[in-house]
Amino acid sequence: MVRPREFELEEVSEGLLNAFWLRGFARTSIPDLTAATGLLPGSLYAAFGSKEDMFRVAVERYVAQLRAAISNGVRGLAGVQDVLDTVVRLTASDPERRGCLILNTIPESSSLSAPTRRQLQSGLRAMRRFVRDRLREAQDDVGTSVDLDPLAALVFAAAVAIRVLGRAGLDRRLLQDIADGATAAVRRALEHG
Amino acid sequence: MVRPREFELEEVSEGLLNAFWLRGFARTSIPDLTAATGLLPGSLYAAFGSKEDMFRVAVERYVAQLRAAISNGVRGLAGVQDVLDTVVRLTASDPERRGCLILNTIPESSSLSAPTRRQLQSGLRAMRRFVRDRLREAQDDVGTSVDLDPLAALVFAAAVAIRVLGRAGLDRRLLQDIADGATAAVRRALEHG
DNA sequence: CCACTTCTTGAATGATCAGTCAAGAACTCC
DNA sequence: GGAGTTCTTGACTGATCATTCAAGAAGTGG
Repeated sequence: MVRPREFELEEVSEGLLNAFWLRGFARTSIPDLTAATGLLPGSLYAAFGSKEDMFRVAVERYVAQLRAAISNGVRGLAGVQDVLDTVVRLTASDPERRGCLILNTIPESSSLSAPTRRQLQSGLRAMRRFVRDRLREAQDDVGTSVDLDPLAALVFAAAVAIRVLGRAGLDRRLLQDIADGATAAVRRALEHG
Repeated sequence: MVRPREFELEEVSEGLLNAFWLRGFARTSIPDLTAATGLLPGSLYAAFGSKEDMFRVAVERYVAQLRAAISNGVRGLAGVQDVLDTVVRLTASDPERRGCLILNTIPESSSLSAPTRRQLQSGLRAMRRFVRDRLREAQDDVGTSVDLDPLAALVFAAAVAIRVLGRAGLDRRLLQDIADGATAAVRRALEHG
């Protein structure tokens, strides 16, 4: 190598994430990305290839950050409650109410390439798996045996709705009601078979 | 009036709805709208004013159609179940998986005008009110007294998630699990105080 | 300090966008 | 059937888009 890059990939990725998270894929222009990263178009394309490649870098970073934010090791029913409370806190404390990058992208995913769509699906699956793991632990703790599918689906749905309605700007109170309602539903289902 | 319009407003509105529902506001171009309505740009602008005005016409039509589809007069807990089952059916039976026009628009609503955003918020409120009314009836039927806020929030969240995840292309099985989980949660909450 | 490779620069390109408008067509009223 | 008004037509405008690329800048190895 003869001339090193003048930028840090971490910082540039963070800039890409911030830009795409705020405006979505299509409405984020290359000038937006140059402003967010400090790089000019030529450098961006040399480093990443295409706008969609830049978007995938942002999604990868988003997923890693989200995973870190909700993985705090709390098990079982308390883990379910903690995940939903964390989602509420993350969603409502964002002054720009950006919601979830993955869920925000779903409506425009039909114009994205297959690899990008797969990446988004993969992110959704990871979130589902995470919820299901906490629920399985909760069931093991209690010892009862109920069909976990509707419960896992319900908790996952609560997390999705909190993110989507948070982006819509609805009151934190409603978001917390969703989390509380789902937590109480899980508790009752596990207690009363 | 000296020369009547050559088109039916109903048909044109339906065309606008189909186009915007499929691609969203920003990604639907005027050529898309001319193809969907059979009108040329000049006629569209003469009739509606701007692209965003055309979008509001589509949203108005969407809300009216959705209201008609879920308002079948079933009361109480059975009404809750019926609403969610209907949402699952509407979502999963659409071969193009267009989801909900209002929810799809939330991520790009920051680039829309205040009247359009108000219209979207109004649509969300109407859906919440509908769910809450069914729940209040269910509570009256059973006679128990629990805090309805978390329950109403949970059912609303289920409907939202079914629509969003349906657009994401997830299996009908998961969507039905969400509906079943929410219905069972309401039943248990009303039965076991 | 020179040769060489890579990175950065930013203007240029071709496509597409929302929206406009002048001209012609069509209908009603007199 | 003629006058007058409204509707339709589709090319046009200016802006913006993602992407490219030739030229210059910067660092490394000898």
